[in-house]
Amino acid sequence: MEIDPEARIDHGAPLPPYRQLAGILAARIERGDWQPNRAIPSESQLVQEYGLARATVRRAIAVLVEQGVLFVVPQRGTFVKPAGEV
Amino acid sequence: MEIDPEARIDHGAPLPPYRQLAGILAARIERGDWQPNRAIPSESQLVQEYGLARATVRRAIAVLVEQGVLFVVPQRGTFVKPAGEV
DNA sequence: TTTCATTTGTACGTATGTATT
DNA sequence: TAATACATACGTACAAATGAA
Repeated sequence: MEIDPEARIDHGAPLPPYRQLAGILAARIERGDWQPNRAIPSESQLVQEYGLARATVRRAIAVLVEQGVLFVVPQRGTFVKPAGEV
Repeated sequence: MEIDPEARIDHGAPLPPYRQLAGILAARIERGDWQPNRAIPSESQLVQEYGLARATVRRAIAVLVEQGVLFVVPQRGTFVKPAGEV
C-alpha cells in the first residue's frame, strides 16, 4: 500500500481523513510504533495529534478493528491485535 | 427476537437507540413493510419518524447492512437485500 | 470508602460535498 | 436549476467502567 507512517492528514485529498488515518495508523503499527497487545494512543490523543474530530478518529479505528488490526477494550483502550490469533 | 415492529424508541431503555431502531426496522422488514430490492424510507424520513439524529439512524442502518439485511446505493437509497443472494 | 481522571460508548445538531433525479 | 439522498466531518455532551490516589 506504500503509506508513509509520518504522513499528515490532507483535507484536500480525495481519500477522506478517516481512511487516511486508518492507513497511517496501520503503517505505524507495521513499522513497530506499537507492539502486539499494547495500546495505541487514546482517541483523545489521536484527536490532538492529527487535528481531527473524535468521531473521525473512531471511524478510522473501526476500520482497523474491522480488518483485524486492532481490538478495543471498553474503558481500557485500543490495542494492537497479535498476528495469528491471540 | 420478538421485536414489535410498531415499537418506538425508548431513550431510557438499556439497549441504545441505534440498536432499538435496527431491531424495529428488521421487524418491519420481516413483517413485509418493504419488499426485497425495494427502498426503505430515506435517512431523513427515519430521522423524523423516530425522532433520532441522522448519525443514529445511519448507525442502525450500518448494523443491518453488516447483517446482510440491507444494502446501500449511494445517492439512491437503502434497500432490502433479497434472501438468498441477489 | 470516596474521589477523581481517563477512556470508550452513545447521541445530538450542524455543515458541506457529491451524485442522481 | 433545484431537490433529493447518502458520505463525511466538526464540535459538544453525558454515561459507564476502570484504575489510581
